Amino acid sequence: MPPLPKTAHDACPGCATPGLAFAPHDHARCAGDVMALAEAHLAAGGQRLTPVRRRTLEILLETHRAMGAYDVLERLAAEGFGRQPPVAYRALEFLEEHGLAHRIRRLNAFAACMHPAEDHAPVFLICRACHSVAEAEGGGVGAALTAAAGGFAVERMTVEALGLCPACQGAAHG
Amino acid sequence: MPPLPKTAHDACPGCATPGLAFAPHDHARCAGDVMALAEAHLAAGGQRLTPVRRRTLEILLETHRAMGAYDVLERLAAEGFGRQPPVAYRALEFLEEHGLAHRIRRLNAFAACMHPAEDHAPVFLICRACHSVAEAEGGGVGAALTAAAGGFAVERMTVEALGLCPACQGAAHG
DNA sequence: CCTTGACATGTTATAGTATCACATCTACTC
DNA sequence: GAGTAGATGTGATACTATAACATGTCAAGG
Repeated sequence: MPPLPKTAHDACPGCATPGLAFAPHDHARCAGDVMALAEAHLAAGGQRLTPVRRRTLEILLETHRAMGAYDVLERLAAEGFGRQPPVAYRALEFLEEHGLAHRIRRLNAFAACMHPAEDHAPVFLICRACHSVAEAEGGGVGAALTAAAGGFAVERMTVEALGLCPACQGAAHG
Repeated sequence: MPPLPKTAHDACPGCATPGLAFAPHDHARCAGDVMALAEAHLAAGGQRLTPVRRRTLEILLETHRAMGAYDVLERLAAEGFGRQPPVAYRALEFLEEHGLAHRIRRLNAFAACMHPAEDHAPVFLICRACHSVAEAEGGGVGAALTAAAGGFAVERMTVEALGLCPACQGAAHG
């Protein structure tokens, strides 16, 4: 795994929409926006963004890499929350159920949702070089999948692509 | 998990192509066909279908459910092969590398490939009721994914749908 | 023949991921 | 203030996967 980028800005190639994915931008701002959306979304549904849950989401939002549950747990424990696996798994599961985080199955890891409350069908783009994970809109993919499925009734889909993000394609040239 | 179907025929709703997926058919025959294809494919590539590998593929072919590595291992061990995890993982990895099996990430499990040697982009349809896993052609899905990915260079894709197969949709009515 | 090297198989040990079962706490309701 | 639902915490354990190394097999080249 390559060394972590030194600034939040460098660490954040993919907050934006598919077309703008991986473009540099102000990550603190994009994370803040997501937190605000998340809060509003939960309040509207009568759900509670408790301290562990909030902190878990904040931790996920710090990077565009996916984090393992145990990495999250380590952070939570260091900040005075419980230090047993269910603490992290429950928070992550809650966030996922409410569309605030996604599970990246290929990595056995979790990433914050960059478009909370949008009821989307996300696809994930995992860069095998810098390990960042971007979220793209998967409406078209979902349609193609439904078509390919024939009589099978699709309820949920997992779509993950492994490859190279634009920045790392460039780096590979040199 | 529902009880296992009583016959190979019942256990095999999805050997065929997407349109015919989940249609009843002679499973022993379809499994035999796949074995023959697999053997030819490996021979052509100068690879060896050793006893463990062959037996592993046969075990996967017995059912259209995905099997965990440890389930496979248990079977192998009972038949005189090694009883340590790497035995199963190595055979499964070999089969996957050569397109004879697929890893179903949502289930942390493996399924035999029903179209070996075809160089396809499969998508998987996982029935949440009967737990059978069918393989559909994902060419259209791949195209949609590439389009959604923008400048990201897709090298491999994982596409898995969770839902209800035709048979279980019918069963749910009653 | 027999050595060499590549590959396959086997082992022990351990790492990494996830859930169960149960106790406690908090906050709200009646 | 008793009852209740949900959230958090714990210890224990289950499940999934890989590392590291020893042995076995077999074909090619000397």
